[in-house]
Amino acid sequence: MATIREVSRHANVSVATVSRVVNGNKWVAESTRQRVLDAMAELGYQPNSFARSLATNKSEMIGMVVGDLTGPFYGPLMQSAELVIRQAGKHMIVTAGHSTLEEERDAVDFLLKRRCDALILHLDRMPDEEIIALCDRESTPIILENRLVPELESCCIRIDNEAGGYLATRHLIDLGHRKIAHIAGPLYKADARDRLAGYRRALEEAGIAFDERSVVEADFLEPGGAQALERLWRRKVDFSALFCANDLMAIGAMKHFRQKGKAVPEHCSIIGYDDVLMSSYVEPALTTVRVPVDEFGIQAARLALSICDGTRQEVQTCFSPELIVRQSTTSFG
Amino acid sequence: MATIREVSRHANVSVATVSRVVNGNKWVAESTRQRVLDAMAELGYQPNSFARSLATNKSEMIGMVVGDLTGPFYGPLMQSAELVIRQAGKHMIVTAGHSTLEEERDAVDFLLKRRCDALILHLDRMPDEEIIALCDRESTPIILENRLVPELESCCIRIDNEAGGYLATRHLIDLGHRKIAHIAGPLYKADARDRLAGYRRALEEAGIAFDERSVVEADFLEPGGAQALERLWRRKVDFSALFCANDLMAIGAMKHFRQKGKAVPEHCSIIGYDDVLMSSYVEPALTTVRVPVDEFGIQAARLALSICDGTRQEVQTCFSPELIVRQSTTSFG
DNA sequence: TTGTATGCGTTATCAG
DNA sequence: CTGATAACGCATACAA
Repeated sequence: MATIREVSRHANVSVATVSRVVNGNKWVAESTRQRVLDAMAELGYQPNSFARSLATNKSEMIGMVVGDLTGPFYGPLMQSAELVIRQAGKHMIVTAGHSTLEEERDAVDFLLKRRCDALILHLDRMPDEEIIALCDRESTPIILENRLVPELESCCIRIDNEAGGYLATRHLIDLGHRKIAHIAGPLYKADARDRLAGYRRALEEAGIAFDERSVVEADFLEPGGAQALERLWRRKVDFSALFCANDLMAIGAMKHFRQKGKAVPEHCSIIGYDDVLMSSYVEPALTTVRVPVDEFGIQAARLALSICDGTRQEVQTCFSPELIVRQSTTSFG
Repeated sequence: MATIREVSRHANVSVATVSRVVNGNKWVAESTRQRVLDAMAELGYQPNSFARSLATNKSEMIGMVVGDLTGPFYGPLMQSAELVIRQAGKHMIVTAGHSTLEEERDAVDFLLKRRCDALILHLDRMPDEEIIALCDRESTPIILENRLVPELESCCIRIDNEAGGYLATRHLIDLGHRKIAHIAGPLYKADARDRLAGYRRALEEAGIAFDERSVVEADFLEPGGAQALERLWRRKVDFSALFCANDLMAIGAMKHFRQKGKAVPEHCSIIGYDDVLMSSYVEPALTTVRVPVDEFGIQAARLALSICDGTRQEVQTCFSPELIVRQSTTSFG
């Protein structure tokens, strides 16, 4: 692989000049520039990004950690973020935290060591204090995705999950339901806690007593939804509507209902959360709360980019969820 | 950010010694090692990966280009590949080609410039010759994912799509169907061509004449499936079974059938390809051909890794598809 | 077992 | 406009 020095010899100029044409510096005569360009082409010269980054202390890449490299949430998130990063002439480098503290640390470490110009982090397990310490310690700009750390509010791109939980529950209440159960996500995740809080607020506001027994914690996965439903039944709680903290669990619960010969929504209304692709395919199509995932990725990337180049332009940092009414919910009675 | 020199001063040793303990070289006294470790901890030392890579000419990372950062195929592919790469102590860096020649080139370029130790490429648009030239030109080991370039066979991890097309069509024939239409994928993709070839072979083998009019090319997307079906109808081709080159189009076609008041599989049997997650959720659940995506990612990563460290261990390079029979196909008549 | 010196490929700062 | 040359942070051959 040709180096800048070989090019310089080939073109009969100094390395400095070659560097100038590579970087589009205007202080170089057109004739020399052409000569250098030719030499570069002839030798198939590719600048070494390590050397460049070592010298400039910039990597031209934005790091991103997501929970998983797959799935209906993270996929579109990465996709949309990459689009705007690429448009800015930079590149994105993703790594997965797998909802494990250790892996999350490892992922962040990797990106930091790689000297990314900025980091977009979707962290499930890392506690607030650790994140704050991280931001204090490192000079790399950090964006927090889908999470609110009060001390770092201006770096947080998130959705109002409490409002989403409220919206979902309120929809059921508006349909006349009074006995509403909730399958929560894993409560170590802020999303899950916030949605639960929204559920409680809606109930209280409607003068319905909150009952601990009507809430069961599950894992955001489909089989978990069915199991959770089973637990509700075993507890003998009586409910005509069910708010699931995400679509996967809602689908799991719905399937379980039908397996037991009970119709949805006739026997029980079900509402999910996320509006993943599948939700419009299942039968009955799932009523749910839509999260603007694409916008999420776009804004996070914009924010990161703008911090990098100094122009800390304003971006929307808190998104509102939206109710998507389909066939899995119906009025009570 | 502390450098190796600061650490060396802090620990009263030379930079060489610090380098040794960082890299786990055994030729260093336990007491010195401890002193260095302490100094590192105290200064929060993080080796600069650029400098390291510049010196070693290795990046400890494997590059991967996929079509998209999202979706039921690429998601699991990235996921499984990352797992084994990470287990090997390296890291994966992904970039998307978006089925565009320009972006594919750009993606490969980026990874090459980043001096990845090896590349795993899923290229839709780049022609064989260009790939061959690439492999000749670059010294970086390259693995071709989901594609067979005859000249580079030993670097290709792929599935036998021809066999898959045959399997699907054969299933319909075994059910008694004789009039079988096919919605193909975009024929610039080898997958699509191979599946079509399998379809033809199955027909021929069963003594059924191949009819051009029964085949329509579409785009591997859901609306495309419906449109393609519409075209078949307009052509007035008569068929009792339909083989779609992927699940998305099959689902689109199925929905369209039902919209027009025709039942699946009673009126027409439909079989897809890929076995994406959604296929088991739609109604009727889709009969399809499963591609072992996870294995795909795993083996590609293994192959890449083994080439990097010289031990070019044997890995499975050609996978066989598997028929998954569900409710969307039934016997003729 | 430890230290010295050099090279890795660029960028950037000065002089010319 | 162009050329020397000193960083950049680390690995490594060679000395000690």
